[in-house]
Amino acid sequence: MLRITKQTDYGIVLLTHFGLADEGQLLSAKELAERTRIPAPMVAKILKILVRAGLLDSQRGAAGGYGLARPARDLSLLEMIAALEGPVSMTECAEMGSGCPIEAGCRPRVNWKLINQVVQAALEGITLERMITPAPACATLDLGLVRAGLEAPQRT
Amino acid sequence: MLRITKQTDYGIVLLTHFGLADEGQLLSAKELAERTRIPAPMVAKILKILVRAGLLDSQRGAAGGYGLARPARDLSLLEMIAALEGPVSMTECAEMGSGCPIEAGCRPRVNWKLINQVVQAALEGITLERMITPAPACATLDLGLVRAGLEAPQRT
DNA sequence: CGAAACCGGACCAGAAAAGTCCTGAAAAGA
DNA sequence: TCTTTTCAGGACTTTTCTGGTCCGGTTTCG
Ligand code: SF4
Ligand code: SF4
Repeated sequence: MLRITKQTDYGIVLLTHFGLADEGQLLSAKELAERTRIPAPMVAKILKILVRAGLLDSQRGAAGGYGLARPARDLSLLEMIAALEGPVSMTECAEMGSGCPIEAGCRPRVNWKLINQVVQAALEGITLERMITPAPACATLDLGLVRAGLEAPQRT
Repeated sequence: MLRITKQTDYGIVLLTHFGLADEGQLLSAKELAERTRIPAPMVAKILKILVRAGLLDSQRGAAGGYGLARPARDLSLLEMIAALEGPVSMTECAEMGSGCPIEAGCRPRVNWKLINQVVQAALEGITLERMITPAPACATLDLGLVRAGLEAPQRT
């Protein structure tokens, strides 16, 4: 679990197709639906969300379609997810002035904020551009270093 | 979004109380419910899950209760979340032989597996023991290093 | 025995998520 | 101009999951 929604998942798949296409080329909803096999109405819905979030530009009318608002290397996974399903935060307290009924006597609360930062940093470090590459650029990402960053404070 | 469920959240809060208590001391469901202000039936439900997952031991009968099955330093956040809401995986494909209707022509698929590993590594690095400390031990965790681990492959 | 506690699972109401559909408005081209 | 394409904006339905409750049964202690 801890899943992204299907909508988000689809949205990211769609975005990769823009990254793959020639820069500036417009892709229509119908076209995307055919390529990705995602149900057409869903594609339309998601693209609209992406436009409103500012990740895509749209051009209406015949021969219209959608295109990336920014180059693929400037688009982080964190932004994509945030656009498609709201800001990333693992607990409801970490985000806003809570509303959590417990809150008092909740020890982990303070730490959740930190954990969120780690997750967000991880997602922010992945760009659409890297998402497009089959794997190697991503495959070598240094898990050891990531772990070291987490364990550092315990060492000294 | 990308939230853990409330059940998971509560479960972790409960676990912290065990970490705080004297080692070997048994806490009853009722007692926990009072301390945490979590609805009692919920507490009971969650504790049962935790026992079945092997994170807690239980002792029935009068004067019975629950206790940690392992020391707090050997219990990672990853395990807690997995126990409470299933294995951590951000996409449905990353985990098992999918069932995802798209799959073909899905570029990001291969990369999601890596991203999952990063998230898992991050969650695995946080122990219940650290979760209990008010903040400082966690507050200094090296975000810079985490980012470095992610960006490493792009540098060389 | 009887009270205290866990065990197992059924159950429900409400909230999201997934997916569909319809009416309109712009743009391009015949 | 008029038609076609394609996006914009919602409303809507269906399905699934969550949060939360409840109960009958079993173990253990006093
Ligand atoms: S205050 Fe504690 S219980 Fe409430 S949402 Fe935050 S971490 Fe969870
Ligand atoms: S195969 Fe692609 S679309 Fe399907 S779950 Fe995996 S990432 Fe998402």
